[in-house]
Amino acid sequence: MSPRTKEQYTKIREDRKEGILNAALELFARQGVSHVTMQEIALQAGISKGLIYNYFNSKEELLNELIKSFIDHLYEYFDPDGDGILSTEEMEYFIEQQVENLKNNIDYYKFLYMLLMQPSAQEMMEKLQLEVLTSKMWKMIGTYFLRHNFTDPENETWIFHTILDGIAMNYVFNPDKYPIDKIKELVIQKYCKPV
Amino acid sequence: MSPRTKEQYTKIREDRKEGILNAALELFARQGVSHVTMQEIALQAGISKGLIYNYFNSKEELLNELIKSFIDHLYEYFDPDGDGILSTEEMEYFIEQQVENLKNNIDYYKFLYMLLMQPSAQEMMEKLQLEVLTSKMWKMIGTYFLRHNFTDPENETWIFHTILDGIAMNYVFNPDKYPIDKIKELVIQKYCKPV
Amino acid sequence: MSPRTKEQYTKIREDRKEGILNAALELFARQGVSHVTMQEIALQAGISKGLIYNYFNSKEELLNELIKSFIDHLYEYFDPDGDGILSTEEMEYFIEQQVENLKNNIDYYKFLYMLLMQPSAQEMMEKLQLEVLTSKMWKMIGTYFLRHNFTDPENETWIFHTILDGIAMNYVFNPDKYPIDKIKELVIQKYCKPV
Amino acid sequence: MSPRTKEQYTKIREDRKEGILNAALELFARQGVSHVTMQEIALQAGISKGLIYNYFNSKEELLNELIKSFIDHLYEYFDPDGDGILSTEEMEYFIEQQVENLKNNIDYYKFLYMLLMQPSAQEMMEKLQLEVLTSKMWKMIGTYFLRHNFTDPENETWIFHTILDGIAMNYVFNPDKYPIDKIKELVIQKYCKPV
DNA sequence: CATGAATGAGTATTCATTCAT
DNA sequence: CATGAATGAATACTCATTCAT
Repeated sequence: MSPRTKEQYTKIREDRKEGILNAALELFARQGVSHVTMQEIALQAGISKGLIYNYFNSKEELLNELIKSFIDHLYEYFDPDGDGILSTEEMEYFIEQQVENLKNNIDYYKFLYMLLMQPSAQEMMEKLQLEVLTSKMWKMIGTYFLRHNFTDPENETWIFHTILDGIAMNYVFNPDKYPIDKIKELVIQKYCKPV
Repeated sequence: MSPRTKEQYTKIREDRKEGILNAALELFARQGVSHVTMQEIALQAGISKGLIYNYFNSKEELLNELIKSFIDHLYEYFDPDGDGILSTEEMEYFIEQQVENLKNNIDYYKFLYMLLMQPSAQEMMEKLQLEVLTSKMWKMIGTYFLRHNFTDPENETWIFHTILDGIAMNYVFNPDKYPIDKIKELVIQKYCKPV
Repeated sequence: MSPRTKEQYTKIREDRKEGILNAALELFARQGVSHVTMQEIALQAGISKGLIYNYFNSKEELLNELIKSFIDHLYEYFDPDGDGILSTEEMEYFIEQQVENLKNNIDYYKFLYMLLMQPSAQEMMEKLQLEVLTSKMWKMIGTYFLRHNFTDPENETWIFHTILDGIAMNYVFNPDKYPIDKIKELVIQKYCKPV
Repeated sequence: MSPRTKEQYTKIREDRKEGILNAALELFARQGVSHVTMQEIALQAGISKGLIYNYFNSKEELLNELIKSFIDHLYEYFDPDGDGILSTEEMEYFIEQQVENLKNNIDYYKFLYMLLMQPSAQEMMEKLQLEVLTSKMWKMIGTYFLRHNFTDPENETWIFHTILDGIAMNYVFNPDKYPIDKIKELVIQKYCKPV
């Protein structure tokens, strides 16, 4: 009966949705959410304005799904072998990956930090259970510091976070001057090459 | 006819302007610039919509002056005696002040970080010569690290920045859980209480 | 290739059309024409949006055919033996039928009255030659009043209409409280049980 | 302080609101609510589109207030001396007024009947306490029939309503042919000139 | 014949800005 | 100097209709 199979339609829908999300992400990151029109997103995605609404009920929903998908990507950079235990090499790899990720996706990080600053977004992040990711990461890093005989592992975890966020902030705001690779080396030195 | 001197008028104008800026700052910080209407700012400031335009030519100009005034405030927390040389006590005082300032003005920092993330704002910050502040601060801190025999003073300056920004980020995003005072102690320990 | 005869195809087409009309009628009556989307009609009819356009060129044409078909139904309740002469029993039956029809199709009457109120619909009704029905009915009822010695048969016809429409209005607007059966009895008394 | 007095502003606001309501009423009645754009209403009222939103939050609110104001007008045609008792002359005057009102405001009645047919509007009418008006009217008319020795006063009240609504329906739908004045005479004869 | 993705004209609504008073 | 009514460009969103498959 159907001129296209269900699979074909599903494929089309997924591709389109992906395309719209990508277009929106790029524009949101560069211009800020409220300065981007649905028209522009459609143009960037190569479709018509109206079609966006076949996939997202509103600009807000589009934003929400975008954040959700972005967080999903974050998961990929963490806990490579899934055993919940970080080896020294994995820790080094993690730090390297964080920095690489940052360097490759500077606009996306800008976008995410922008959102994190907004009260409304904060509530949403909580709903999206960002804690699940962070708390898991938390324990693993705490365990790492414990196993490697750091004094005061809990505070060290906070410091580790502080440094990573500080790196992101500085690099995002000042990518040309900030010596990210040098700083990365120092961080790896501090946390993975104990004397 | 006029019972007021020119000075009084100037005073009134400045107070009004200050009131409008305060109103705008509070609302921008809580809701994000584009979600705040001129009407709301007028309401918050206790004046009429139209009057704002006697003091600022546009919403954008209001935003610019707000950032400018905010940066002016930042200067106050830095270099108390103006000699360009930081003593150990002044360094400790500076760190303490930074943290206090952050704790007392959490919404304002949110606002500033939000702005820093936006490309357009970045250009504007450059015009506002934020570098004047930072470069001065830069040298002083670099000198501080040099005088106190830190290895690699230049990188240490970057690390110092990284840590301060990381603290701000973490505290702004997670004020309840982040152990800001403990971290502050550790930072002071690291930079002001050399063993 | 084709296992179906032309007649079967015609039958299928008519059934589909009927289904679409029924779906549309129900939705139009409950929600008002302009609040019903083609999508909803398709859903209610259990088919796809696009298929509707194989049977009707536009929403407006669908509406027109709906009205036309609805009027056709009205004919069925009138002039059972087709001789153009109403007996007392036929008049009573007619009144009974009108009331039953109203009770069974309250939403449809709402819909029709809604349409009658709209200037555009009025023009269309004229095109649809509703007068053919009404004028025929007119004469028959006029003749009825004449043959049964009512004073001023012409005005009585208008009054008869007035009462029937008034019953419909009241019942449609207030089905729970309006004593339609009692009123019906009184009307039958007045027009079919002369003293 | 104020360049216009509070009274002046109030006056302006009331006049404008009235003007918008009038414009909307005329257009709604002629074209049906959903076929009238806010732009058209503004044009008809001689103002800009945006200004309507200084007075009404949405098209729906405009519609609600319109109905509310229309119902208020209905009150004016009823119970002239407010004693709750209808004399024969007042009953005759009431019938005359109803018919005159109908003749002078045919489009408005169309509009009101259209709305009454819509389920959503019905709920709203209930909120607007149309019953207050009708129930009061109800009792007065019931009392009238009781005092004038009509058999079965309660049913007579329903019949009276039925006839009035029937007149409105017929006249609204067929103003040129419907002999409203003759029918009016017959109604007055029936209810006010007992033999 | 049947599907639903795709289009785009049309519409309600917002809000920075102007200006008569 | 101060007010808030007024404007209109900008924008999110809807939905009848088309059409490739």
